Amino acid sequence: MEIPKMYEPKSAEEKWYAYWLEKGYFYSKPDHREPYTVVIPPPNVTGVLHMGHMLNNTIQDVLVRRARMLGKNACWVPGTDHASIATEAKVVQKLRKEGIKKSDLTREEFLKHAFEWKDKHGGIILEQLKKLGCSCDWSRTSFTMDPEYSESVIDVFIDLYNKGKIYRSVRMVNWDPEALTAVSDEEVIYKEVNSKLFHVRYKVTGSDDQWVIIATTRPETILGDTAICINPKDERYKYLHGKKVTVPLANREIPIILDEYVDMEFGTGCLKVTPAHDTNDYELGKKHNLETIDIFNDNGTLNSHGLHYEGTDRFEVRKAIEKELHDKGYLVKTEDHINKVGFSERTDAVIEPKLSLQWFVSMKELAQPALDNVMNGNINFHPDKFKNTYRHWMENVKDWCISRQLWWGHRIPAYYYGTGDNDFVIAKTIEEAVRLAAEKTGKAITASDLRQDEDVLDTWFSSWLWPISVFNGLTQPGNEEISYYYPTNDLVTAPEIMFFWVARMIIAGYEYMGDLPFRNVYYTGIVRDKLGRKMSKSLGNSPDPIELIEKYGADGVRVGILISSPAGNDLPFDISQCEQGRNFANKIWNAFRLVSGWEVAEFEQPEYAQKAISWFEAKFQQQLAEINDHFDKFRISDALMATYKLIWDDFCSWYLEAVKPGFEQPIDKKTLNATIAFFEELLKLIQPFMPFLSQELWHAIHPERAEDVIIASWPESKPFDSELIKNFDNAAEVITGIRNIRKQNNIANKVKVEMFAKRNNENGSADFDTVIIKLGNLSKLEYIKEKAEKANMFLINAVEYYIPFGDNMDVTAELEKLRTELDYTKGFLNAVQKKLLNEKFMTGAPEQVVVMEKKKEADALQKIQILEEKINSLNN
RNA sequence: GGGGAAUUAGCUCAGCUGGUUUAGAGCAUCUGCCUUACAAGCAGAGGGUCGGCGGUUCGAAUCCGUCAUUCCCCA
Repeated sequence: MEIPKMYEPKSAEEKWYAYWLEKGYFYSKPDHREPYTVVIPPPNVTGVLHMGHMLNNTIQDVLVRRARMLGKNACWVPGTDHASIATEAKVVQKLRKEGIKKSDLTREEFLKHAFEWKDKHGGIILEQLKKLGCSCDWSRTSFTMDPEYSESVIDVFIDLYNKGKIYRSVRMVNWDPEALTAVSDEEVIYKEVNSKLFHVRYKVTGSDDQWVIIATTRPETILGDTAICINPKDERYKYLHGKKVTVPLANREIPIILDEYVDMEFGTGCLKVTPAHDTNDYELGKKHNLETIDIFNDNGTLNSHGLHYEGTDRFEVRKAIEKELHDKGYLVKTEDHINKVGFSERTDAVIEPKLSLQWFVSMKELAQPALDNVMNGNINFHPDKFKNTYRHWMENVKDWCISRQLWWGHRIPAYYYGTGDNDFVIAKTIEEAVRLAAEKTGKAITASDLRQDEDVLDTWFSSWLWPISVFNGLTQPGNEEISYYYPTNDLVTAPEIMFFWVARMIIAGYEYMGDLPFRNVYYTGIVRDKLGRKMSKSLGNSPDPIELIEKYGADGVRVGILISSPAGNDLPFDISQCEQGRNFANKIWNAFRLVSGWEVAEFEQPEYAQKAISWFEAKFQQQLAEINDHFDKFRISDALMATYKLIWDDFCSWYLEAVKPGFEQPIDKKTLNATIAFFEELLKLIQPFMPFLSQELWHAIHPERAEDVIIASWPESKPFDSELIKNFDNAAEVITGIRNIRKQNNIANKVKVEMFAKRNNENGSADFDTVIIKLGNLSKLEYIKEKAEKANMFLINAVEYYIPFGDNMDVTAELEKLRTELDYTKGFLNAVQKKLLNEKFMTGAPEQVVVMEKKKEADALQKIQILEEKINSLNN
């Protein structure tokens, strides 16, 4: 059968993925083997695959596939999270297109729509992961709003409340006026924007014409001002101490307070204080017992405190109030100013700091074990440097606002029976709430007297339970699965969610399992484009992963994305890397074409083949040790590169060329078998990176074989002869020397040449001479005692190699080459001798180092002598 | 403003606790080859005063200081 010249990934991918599923290779259940567990960082249920997911999931698949071959019970749990804000926004948008307003729906009706949307459009991303070849156990696909998962979220809320770790409080939160919800600090993106600094004057009470000028970027908040603050050290304003001023337009009198918080350099050095609308001002307000005037409605329009601006949007008001202040003589000047403004990650609305009653988790105590166990190395971060960032955050951890003013999510199990701040009970069911409320109040209470909290929990309040709840570890404590799979092994994720998610999973792990959730956290970098910009949908600079797969094959893309992706460093992605991956796949494919085309005949194994086999055995072992070491240290791209070079350079360029029979010549059986065995071992090594190609070739080698490469045993490490490798390297240098001389003198590769060698010490090994003869295409290799005349020379490890030249040798070029080498060697000798003449070196350096330097000197001297002799002979 | 990390070939990175060469790899570049597995290939070559300056040391890409630049996190 004719094998095509190019590897065609598409058909292989469809065929083999379906085959793996059918064989149940990804399926895991607890057994006697050691478990290897990975939980996927659940992508947003609304999400589609982007380059970041590609990187992240390729790494996970590589780890999982290798673990499977190492004989572990590999379990990779896939799933999605419900992404409150993003999903609700999507559903609201979809309904709006259909002419339905959210406000016209009941909560139940809305959720029905949302679940319909989720069933129809959610989880596209999981299907896309299959195209990439991900070996997830799909029977375990989890969703953070699955019934049992949801139960565990509510249980945890109740438990933490009962432990006093959850409280309700008025706090300054990041308010998204578009989504009408609080968002977490982590969901606010600060961007630099061009704005204006407005200088506004406030009249000092009791003066005729004395004014205080403040500078603000938000003049509309003047209506909420409750103080002016100056630095007590500020000499310019000493005369204001104890005075009051009148707020323009509002005509309210407010005090001038003193606080060192004020930066004397910024603006005018006078700060207007609006405790309801600025986090820092809020703190000042608390400290100085200021009044708090909230001037905004939830949707960002002004309320009755906004006077005649009531009902107008905050940005409209900013324009209008500028004019009014100007017209009434309060606006002194405006200047251009660049400041950072927070935007909602989800809706891109400008975040409004807002005081509101929210639910919080008190973090300090919960965080302690999570901090300790990362710092002491029970949980390892790769790369290690992220421990610093982690510690900094955990030591300054703030309480976690977990309520969101949305419907899509886990509804807070708080039931209110009155209007007071404390008139509620926390219960899993309405029945229990009735009972608890009756107990608490001492009154008869029925279900209709109770009103459940309208808000849902932050999505991260469910995903922090992910490594536990995907195994129902909270609802069925101690069940077989959680006991077997937990703690999980490795988590692969992006550093940007270290606090959102990783830290909180660790907290939940210690709080609820009394143990770490995973042993290793591998942080991937950000995928960037050529210009260094983060790849994102909004910039449109990201290639479509599925198109990439179609173009280069899943294996090609996997290799392309991993080949230059060191842990924790950003990945500057370029299509050319996928090309490299595709080319690599093709290289392996063609190596197979070569081997599969060999005819076997009965004859004695040639010596060169036997030597090459013994070398490659050693080389394979040497590289296997290195590859294993890279994997153990989570240096995935190094492991790939080492595998790549082993296959391309060592196996294809050296080994196959060495054993390859002449054109249309047969091969002996021993060599063929050894070669196929090597090929299979290499397919095993590449399987985690290129699962489709390796399966295809593995199958092609032995179509009838029952065991597939995906579950084959990872190659066994054995001791190897490093002397053999050294001698081969030496032979390879000789071959390169021959090729160089051919090239310099335009001697075609197919023309046989003869070569003479003169040894000058005992170093040379003749182990691979037969390989040299074959790959150098020599008619003979003869050892001689004297220098050869009329010959090109090269020098390797003090062995002189001579290839006699015909009449047309370029003596000048040969001399040039020899002189360059001589100069280099002399320079080198000089550096070595400088050390040896340094008395302090001779006395200070360890003996081993001195011995080594002396050997370098001797070698260099000998080399110089040989080169000089040769130059002289050519000159004559 | 506070904290952290980084700076090695055109690009992306190795280089572990200072001493095997006058610093390596992949890609890219250049040269020569359609050599009978592969031009998505083969065989070669060039390219870096290891960000600057100072210090410690017999010896520094490697340790210390300082400056510069970049990035990240927090405010």
